[in-house]
Amino acid sequence: MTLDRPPADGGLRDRKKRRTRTALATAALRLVAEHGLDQVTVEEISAAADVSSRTFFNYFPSKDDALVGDQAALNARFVARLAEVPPEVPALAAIRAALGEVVEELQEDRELWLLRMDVVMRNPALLPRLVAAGAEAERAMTDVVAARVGVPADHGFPALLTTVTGAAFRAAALRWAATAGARSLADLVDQAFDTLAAGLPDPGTPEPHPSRTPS
Amino acid sequence: MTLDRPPADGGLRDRKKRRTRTALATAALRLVAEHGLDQVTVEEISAAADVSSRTFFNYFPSKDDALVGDQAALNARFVARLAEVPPEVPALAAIRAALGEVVEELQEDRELWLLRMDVVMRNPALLPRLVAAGAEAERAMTDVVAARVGVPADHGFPALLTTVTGAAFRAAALRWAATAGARSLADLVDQAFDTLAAGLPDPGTPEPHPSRTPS
DNA sequence: ACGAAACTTTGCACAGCCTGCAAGATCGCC
DNA sequence: GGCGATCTTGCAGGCTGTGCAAAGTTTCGT
Repeated sequence: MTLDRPPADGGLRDRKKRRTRTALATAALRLVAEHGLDQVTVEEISAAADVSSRTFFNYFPSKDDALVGDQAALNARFVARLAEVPPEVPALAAIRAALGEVVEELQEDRELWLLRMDVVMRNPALLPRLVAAGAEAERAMTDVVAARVGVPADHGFPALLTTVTGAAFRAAALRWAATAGARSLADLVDQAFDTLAAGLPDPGTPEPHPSRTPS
Repeated sequence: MTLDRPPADGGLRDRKKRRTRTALATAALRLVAEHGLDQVTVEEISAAADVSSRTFFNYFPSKDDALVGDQAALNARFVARLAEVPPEVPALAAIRAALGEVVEELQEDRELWLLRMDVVMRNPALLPRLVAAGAEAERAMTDVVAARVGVPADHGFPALLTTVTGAAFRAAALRWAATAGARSLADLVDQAFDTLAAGLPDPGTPEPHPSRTPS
């Protein structure tokens, strides 16, 4: 048994795989953006990427997965970042901080993610997939939060916090796409988390104790 | 043209339909609870309900829909309740109040919904479906909230509030099922909304201004 | 009670998604 | 060049979901 570790990046084989994967993903996004989710078959996507439809399923377990992207990897990195935030930081702020780094990654592939969010928005059947992709990672995240705040397992806070912040983040991302990236994703996420931290007050009702003028 | 309005409830035909629908739904839940989502086919569910598999699709557009129930109807009633809450009530409290009435409905079919939530929890692929079922109603809800708080369409608050409260409610419902209904759903929802209104502080950190000794 | 009209169930054909499996092509390394 | 590992592809097949038309059932008027 040779047990050679194949070069993870430099090899020709690896480059080909990477190219095929992005070709499939971008072809899927482009076609679905133009014709709609139901009007595009896996066969058409595969043809656009010059591979067989069987190969498509070697790269993505389902048609939807090619569209929503590798959420699992994003989530894993997010959880890793979250674990690095000092434990004194309250959980909500910690999540916000860890999310900031994820946001930067999305900004790097700005066009891709804008298109992706646009496609998700126009094909609501995909929105659930965004949740599903994060479902497993959400459990991991719940564990991290539970350990951080030190509550018993039957306490609902960790699960509530993770699912609510996840929803807030998705809302910000969709809004980002809705405005075609006019405002930065970081801004929108910040604003959403500010609202969350303030207890979701009606806008225009800044303070429950209006003794000071809001900033 | 006859234009007769068929009796919406009393007729034999209607009773049969109702029976078939619940037979399919309960058979689906029972079988999936026992064997898992992927191990149960539509044909098996239909056989258990003594109809053809083609008839199954006359009642439910997909296998999943038979399991998650008629979320759309629930949501519609919720939106109607929401519209009845006086406009002075802040949006978060208004949602909470409207949700209270929905919770009562779920309590009436307690066993059914506990089983349903249990199945969803054990088959995470269904969790997204809960969101999807509410997706359209969530837009309607967003509109109601926007009108209530009177913000421009490009403001993110209504969408944020609806998706976040939806997530909080689902979290409470799942927790309800996780504890087999030991605590009432109304209690769990109340607690989740209290936490939301408080800005999701860490438990054990009751006050943001620790000038007093924490309990 | 009879029959027409409306509705429901069912079988059939079919498209699309997705999964094993095995054969063939390609790449990495000696 | 040649061997082993990996990737691609075709094929067979099961399951989901839809359209269509035939057959069965309920409703309603006469």
